[in-house]
Amino acid sequence: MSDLPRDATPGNVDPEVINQIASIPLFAGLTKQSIAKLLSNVNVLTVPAGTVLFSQGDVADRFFVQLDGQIELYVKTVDGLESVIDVLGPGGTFAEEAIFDTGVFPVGAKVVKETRILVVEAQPFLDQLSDEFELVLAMLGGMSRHLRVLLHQINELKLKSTAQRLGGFLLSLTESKTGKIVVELPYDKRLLANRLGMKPESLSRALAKLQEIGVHDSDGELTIADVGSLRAFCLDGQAGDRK
Amino acid sequence: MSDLPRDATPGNVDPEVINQIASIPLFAGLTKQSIAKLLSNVNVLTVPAGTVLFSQGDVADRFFVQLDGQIELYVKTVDGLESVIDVLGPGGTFAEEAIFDTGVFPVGAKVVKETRILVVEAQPFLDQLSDEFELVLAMLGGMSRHLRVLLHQINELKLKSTAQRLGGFLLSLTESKTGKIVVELPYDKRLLANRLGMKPESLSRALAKLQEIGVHDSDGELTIADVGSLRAFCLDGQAGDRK
DNA sequence: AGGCTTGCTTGACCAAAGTCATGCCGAAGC
DNA sequence: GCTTCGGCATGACTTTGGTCAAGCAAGCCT
Repeated sequence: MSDLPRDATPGNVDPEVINQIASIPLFAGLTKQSIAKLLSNVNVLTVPAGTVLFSQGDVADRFFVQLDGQIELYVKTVDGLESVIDVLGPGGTFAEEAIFDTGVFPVGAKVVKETRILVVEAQPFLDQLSDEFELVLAMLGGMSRHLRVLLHQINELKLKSTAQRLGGFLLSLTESKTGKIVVELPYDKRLLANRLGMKPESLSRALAKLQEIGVHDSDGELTIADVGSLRAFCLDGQAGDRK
Repeated sequence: MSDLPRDATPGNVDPEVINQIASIPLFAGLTKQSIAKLLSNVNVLTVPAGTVLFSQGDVADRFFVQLDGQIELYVKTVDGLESVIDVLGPGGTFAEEAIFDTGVFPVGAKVVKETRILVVEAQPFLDQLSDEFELVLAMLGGMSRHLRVLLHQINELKLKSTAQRLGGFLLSLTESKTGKIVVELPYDKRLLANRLGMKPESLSRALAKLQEIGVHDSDGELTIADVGSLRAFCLDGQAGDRK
């Protein structure tokens, strides 16, 4: 785990990266000095697709901030299956909560597309935390947001059909509340299916079902004829033959 | 929501209650002074079964610490169905994260059995937070634990059968890793079914299926012949006729 | 006591999603 | 060029769990 290559020595970070960091929610409220101080405990790494950053159960003596690329969070079952909890994009953090609790990562993380990450060592970070109340609030806020996301996922799983879950996911890709839009699937369908708690075959069929409500797929480019009616379909208590 | 009856005036709390508070994880690391200071912003209420403490979407300008009784956290769907996220016992907190993020409760809370609760006003609490680093860490730890619980729930829903989810729940009621035990269902079966993401009928059938592995029910008192084999059944990738 | 309601179980049936097998298409390799 | 392989779709079939309806025992209210 610690044998990852190193791009930069601590405290000597590309100024472009500093700007990027300042725009990440977790560090948004901090002064330039605080960020600079933080960065003295930080490495920037570039990690190729396929790398396992950490596995479920590893000791969590650090956490990660994602600068670009794509990272998959998953849980392994006894018989080797993976359940994808989330797929992260730039600005994401996840395993940060482990350092406050068990000290063990509750999920694994694997790089899907090549990614640059910030590695933050837990101990110096915690030491600094007491001086930076803004940072504390940001962390609490971030975890709070994570909680809401998981809550949402539980509900989707408990009371929506495959097609509705897929629809909900598509809606999460756009700001528009109405009208016709085109969205692009951010990752491949097998990964998406797992993230949504279904088999790839079921994803295919869910997609087919959504065609009736005006969702058309051409190779990962989805055209949604009317966001409003997709929204209605997804909120509907049941799947949608009658109503 | 604010028309709940009041048991005690702020800053004038039963010493027995103070002891109870000190033993709650959230406040575990604090000095007596800190707790005393905290309590000046706090009310103790006794709330009868059926009361809705707050609803999904209410403004979160306070949070709650549960002293005894039983509280149900749920999400309402558009068509009025409730999905039970969790059922809390003494020492529980939940909605506390809302005050760090959206300022809006992400779930509703309803009293199942009469309950005494501590009502903590958000603003004074936040003001005090910056002085109490221990308290901050406790909150971060608590949220971290919540995250793990939800994570676990997502996985159960995604990859386990009804019988396995029920089995997992039973196992969570005991410390024993092996041998024969008796556990009591902490709440009624309808609520439990919802909490586990299934219908009451399915819970009945799941229970029937568990009989084959030595789980016997007499009116909420469950006898588990061998914890080990139940554990094995629940971890098994699939439900359990073969393999 | 009689007649409710409430909580739970059971059975028959049905719909949703998983499983298994097949086939297609486009990209990569020789 | 042909071949292979990975990603995806489709079809036939099975399994799981939801739906609907009935029934039962326990507790309640007059």
